[in-house]
Amino acid sequence: MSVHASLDQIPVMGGLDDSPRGRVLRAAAHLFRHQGYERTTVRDLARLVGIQSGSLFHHFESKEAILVAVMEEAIRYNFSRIQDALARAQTPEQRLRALVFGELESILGPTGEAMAVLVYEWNALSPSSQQRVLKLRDEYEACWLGVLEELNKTGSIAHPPFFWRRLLSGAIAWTSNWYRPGRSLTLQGLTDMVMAMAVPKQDC
Amino acid sequence: MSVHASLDQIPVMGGLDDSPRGRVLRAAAHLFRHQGYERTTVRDLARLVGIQSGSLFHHFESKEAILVAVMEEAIRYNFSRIQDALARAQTPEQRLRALVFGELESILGPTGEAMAVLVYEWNALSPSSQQRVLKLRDEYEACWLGVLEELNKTGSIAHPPFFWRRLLSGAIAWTSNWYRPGRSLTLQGLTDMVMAMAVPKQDC
Amino acid sequence: MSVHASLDQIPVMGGLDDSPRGRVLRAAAHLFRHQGYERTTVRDLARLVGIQSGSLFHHFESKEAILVAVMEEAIRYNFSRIQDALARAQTPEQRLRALVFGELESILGPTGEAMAVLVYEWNALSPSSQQRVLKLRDEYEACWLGVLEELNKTGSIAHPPFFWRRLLSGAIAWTSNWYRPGRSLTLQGLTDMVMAMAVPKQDC
Amino acid sequence: MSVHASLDQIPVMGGLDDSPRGRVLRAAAHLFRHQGYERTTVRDLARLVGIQSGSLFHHFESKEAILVAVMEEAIRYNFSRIQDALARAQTPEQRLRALVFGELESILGPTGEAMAVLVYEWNALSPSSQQRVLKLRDEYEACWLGVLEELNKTGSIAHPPFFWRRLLSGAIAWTSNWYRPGRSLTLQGLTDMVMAMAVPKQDC
DNA sequence: AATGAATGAGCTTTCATTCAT
DNA sequence: CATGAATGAAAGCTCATTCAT
Repeated sequence: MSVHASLDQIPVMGGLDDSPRGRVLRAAAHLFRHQGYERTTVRDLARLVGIQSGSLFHHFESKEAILVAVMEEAIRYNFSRIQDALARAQTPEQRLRALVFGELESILGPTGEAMAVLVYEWNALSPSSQQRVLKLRDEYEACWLGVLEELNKTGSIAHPPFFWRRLLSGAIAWTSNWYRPGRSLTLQGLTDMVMAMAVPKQDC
Repeated sequence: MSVHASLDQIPVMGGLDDSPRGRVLRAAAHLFRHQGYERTTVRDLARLVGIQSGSLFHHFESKEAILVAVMEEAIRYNFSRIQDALARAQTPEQRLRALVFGELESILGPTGEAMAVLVYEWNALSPSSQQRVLKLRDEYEACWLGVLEELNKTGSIAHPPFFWRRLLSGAIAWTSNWYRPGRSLTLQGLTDMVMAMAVPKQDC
Repeated sequence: MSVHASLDQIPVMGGLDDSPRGRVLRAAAHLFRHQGYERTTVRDLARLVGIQSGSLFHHFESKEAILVAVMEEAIRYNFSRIQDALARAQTPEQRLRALVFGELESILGPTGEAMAVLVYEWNALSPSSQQRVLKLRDEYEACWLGVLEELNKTGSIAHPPFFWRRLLSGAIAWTSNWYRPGRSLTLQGLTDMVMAMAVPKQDC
Repeated sequence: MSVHASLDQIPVMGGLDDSPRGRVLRAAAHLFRHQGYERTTVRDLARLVGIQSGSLFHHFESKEAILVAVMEEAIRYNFSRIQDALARAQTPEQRLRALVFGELESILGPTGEAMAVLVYEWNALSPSSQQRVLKLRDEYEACWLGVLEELNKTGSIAHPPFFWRRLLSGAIAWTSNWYRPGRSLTLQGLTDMVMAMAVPKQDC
């Protein structure tokens, strides 16, 4: 939760190697998450990476490009992971669980900082960058909608999938603000709770 | 969703009169919400209020003091409204509905922008300001916990109230990003949906 | 030496009554001396006087006018006191002593703060204000020169009166930075020391 | 005496090379002396140096840091020069003359502006900066006291060295306000005059 | 006379970005 | 590729002065 002084203490963000580019993105996700994008200077970022601020601009066109890359990398990496899991699931409810678990993992695991940046620094993006990122996001949301519609048809979910997804989305995203792993609640337990919200069991 | 050019187009934020102070806070809630705190300059703010930037500092000590005031005003106003509603409710479930509806109103009604600022600009606050605002928030959260514990004891809620509240909190807070009034979904309808998440009906 | 919070703790500056004007000048001498003219705001000044900052401008045209008044008042008051003492002195050496003692009094007594302001804030004055104050100063300096020339002619002073005066002037002015009354050194003792510098006794 | 428009017209301050840092300090000494510290803007300073105002902050942390550096540089440079001269002097009286001449040189020579800033802008320093500079000053004053005590013991000086030094200090410091080189009075002649004050000859 | 909100120019400082080395 | 000095626009904030009350 606190801001670290060395990159080594920051979890290796999923899918990012130790290339300069990867190191910058990891540091950026961390700082943007904990200090905010505007309050993070390129000097802060360079210091954490261990280079000079001018050198950042050999790897990225601008500070905003770094923000965009953090967001895109996070979406892409998690989307592909979740698609794999989806492919392995066999029932609609298993698919929903895969989505819930996958989204929780993306938010609470190694890509958590990047995902939080995606939420909290959304309007630091220029309109055109928002467009770019939105495209990726829409693909991903379409998955959710597909699964929820299946469940809606079978009667497991009573409410309009679009709205229901958004409520769940909020519940899941917010976990980054309170959930701490290694406590009484495991990621599986948390998934159970969210599933209990998503698909109320009417077991009589 | 877009940023307005005149204060008159901004909803009168609950509890704020037309005094200079009130006008500044309304404008600030609007701009901080849509541009972010850091990207809003005191000149932007002054322009929207219709005064000179220097004049802001007759009413507030600093830009951050404005942010704090926006947050505190919103919490205080909504908390008192919700306490009134709570007092009128008679069953635990009615009390929960009062909380859910009240929180949705605070987020989607006239204080919505201020409430979003509370969420999204939290770490623009200095540590000491966070402390101050946290105190107010804690009082409010205690209400929720009390009601959820009642429902937990009667068996209406199966999961630990503390975690359950946080999931609901996220689901509700997120509505500011997608719910638009006057569409197919009314505030009451939305409340029904959140209640369906919060207290799964096991009617068989 | 420290900056006071109430006018009552500041010595009544010679010649200034308790009129608003007098109160302002006393407060100004104090603050300008200890904080500097530029670092003293009109609000600081008003607070110490016990009025609002806008009200200062009913008594003085501008902040600089207050500075000028502090200086002029100090010169005028001390000049007339010193002229009286000069008139009572009968030998050239007595006259010199009157000048030395009078100047030390002006710097170390109730008008000390104002006199220090005269020295240290000289180039806070606009050129035209410098002219005005310089005129008063020149009259006063003419007295000194007259007396020193007398002593030069009698052989008591070997060096050119003009230069000699300037060296003495510096020695005396500087006492405001180190002399504290009520210690081992009285004002008379200090006068003796300065006289020893001014008129080296060749008693064999 | 007037404020110059180009750095080339300002005497090279002792010990300062043509590095950016040195150029800033020379310009600062000049402007702080003639306009006062508060009335000198960083833009004034940057313009005289020939850089942009933002660039100043690559070399110094703040405007005050520039003021401190001007003072420290002046003290250090002159102190070492004076210590060298002291080492070459053989009698107490020669040592005093070395001190007087050295101090006059520091005030009237290339470091004169910086030395005047040291006197006139003393309370523009924050308390902690005053502490820092005071430490250097104290070392220097200890030299003076040592020499004056020698002379006091031999009877050349009748008055307490501590007080005597302060009177001399004022007389010497003040020369910056009236002495102009190249006139009828040389620096050696001025030194003679100050020595005549400091050690009255009782030649009978 | 006194008030105190408002002004608006100007202050120091910050910072993403550039570019000669 | 990396550096780090330099840029210059823009930020938050200050403050002497004005003026309707």
